[in-house]
Amino acid sequence: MQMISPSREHARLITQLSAISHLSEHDKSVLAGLPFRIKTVAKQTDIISEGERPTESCFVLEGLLCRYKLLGRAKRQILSFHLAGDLPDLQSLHLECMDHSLGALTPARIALVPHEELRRVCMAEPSFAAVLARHAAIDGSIFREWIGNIGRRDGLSRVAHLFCEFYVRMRVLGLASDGALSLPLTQAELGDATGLSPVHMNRVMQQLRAAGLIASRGHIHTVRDWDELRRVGEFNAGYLHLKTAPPNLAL
Amino acid sequence: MQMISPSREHARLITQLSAISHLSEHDKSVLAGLPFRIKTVAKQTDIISEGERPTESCFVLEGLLCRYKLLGRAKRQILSFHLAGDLPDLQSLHLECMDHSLGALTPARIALVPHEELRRVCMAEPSFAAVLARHAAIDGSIFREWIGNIGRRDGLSRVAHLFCEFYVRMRVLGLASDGALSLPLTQAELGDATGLSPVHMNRVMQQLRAAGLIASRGHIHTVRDWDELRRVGEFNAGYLHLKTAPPNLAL
DNA sequence: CGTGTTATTGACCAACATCAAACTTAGTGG
DNA sequence: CCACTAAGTTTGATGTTGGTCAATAACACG
Repeated sequence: MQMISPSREHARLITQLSAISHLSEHDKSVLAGLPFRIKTVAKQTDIISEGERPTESCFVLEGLLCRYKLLGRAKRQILSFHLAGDLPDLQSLHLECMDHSLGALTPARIALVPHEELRRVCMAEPSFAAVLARHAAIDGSIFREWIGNIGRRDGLSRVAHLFCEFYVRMRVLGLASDGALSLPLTQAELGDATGLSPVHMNRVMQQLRAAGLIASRGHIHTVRDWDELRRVGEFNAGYLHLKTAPPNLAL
Repeated sequence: MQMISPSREHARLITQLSAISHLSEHDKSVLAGLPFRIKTVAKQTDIISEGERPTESCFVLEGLLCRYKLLGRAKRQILSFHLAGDLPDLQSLHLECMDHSLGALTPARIALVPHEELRRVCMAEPSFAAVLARHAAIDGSIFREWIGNIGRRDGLSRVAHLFCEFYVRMRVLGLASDGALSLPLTQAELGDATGLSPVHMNRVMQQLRAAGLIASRGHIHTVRDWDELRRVGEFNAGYLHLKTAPPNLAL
């Protein structure tokens, strides 16, 4: 357990939260004082599983995580993806029991902050609580967008929309230079996120490639025609509630 | 604008929040001090629309509300339903711009509380902020459940699940004596919530009736076989994070 | 008693799931 | 460096679910 030093990890947390909220100097020093422990997580393993009662929340330093639910007989639904800088289980601070699982899709490095400590700081520093509340609110907004995406769009649009979301979120993080996204996801996993079977997911990917919207080599996917991808996915980035748009990108 | 009196409306708010959080006497007196104004809303009208920047949040006193998004060419997705006692747009306290709309499906009576005031109280009373945060976290949990429901279940299960959710939530409110739910929703609206076309929604309802799970007379739907409905909808109430289960109900 | 909304039905078609097999790729150990 | 293997992708064939269109029946309301 490390203490007060404004470590590289703290700096990362501060940068990330700055992207969605205005942080005062005081807020920053509060953040810099949060204790945490670092954990590395192997690919395809759970950080927390449905039904558990975690006592820490997780901050993603590296890797790709997802939240998911297992439904009857081998059906999986991925609920969200989480990149470096995310706080994927803030809700566990307020809900005793996990209603879903959080797992690493790639090898990952995370920082774990005790709930006890977060609660103490929220009580002592209401403006810190407000920053977390805004983060949680955006989390909710993304869920709403996914409900609409899965409920009312066909496969092609759904997948286009998902790639748009990845593109914008990764650009904000500086992880999408020249439209190239490194997404170490199998097509089956992309299907679990969009509610499509692996086979159909494959066919949709082929459509996207044939239409010149996306090019894929291995797990590097390149956005070839942003405007058209956006149109097909009916994508509007408003729901991400970004404070600042990524440079050179029509949203 | 009414002031401090612990009015009937305040009492309602306190009762409702007690169902999900433990409230101290102090919390209750803080709640009782919130100013609000009452508004009646006609059937099928918006309380707030996507893109707007509300300055108040809404507490439902009477009626049935829903949050929804309009997607390209006349596609609508309902994101959540809200009964008396709900706070359906808490997120607007933290997100300037509405990413969805909030509308009344039936004539409704709501109380509007200024954001300014909520923010002031959250800053002054962190334990109040925590109660709201828990409410928002449950809101998010229900969205996650819907993503799984719409993404990975067929029509019959989806609709069964939705009725299970209504049943449990309304029972908690005492609105479901002997399994009868008053849901003044058209089948098209139920379809908008489950991602089904009106025609298919109709056929699913007929299946549910034929299987003896639900009986419908007008807008009164009666749960006829709870265990089987629950099984078909793969329903587990954990995601509602209720403090106390409704009486005589296997969840 | 008309008029508009909602529920229901049938016919037909598109989207997507499932199954099974072949093919490609990346990784592993000799 | 080359088999060998396991995982992931791709393909074809086939069946199911659910969407669309259009018409009819049942209601609700003034």
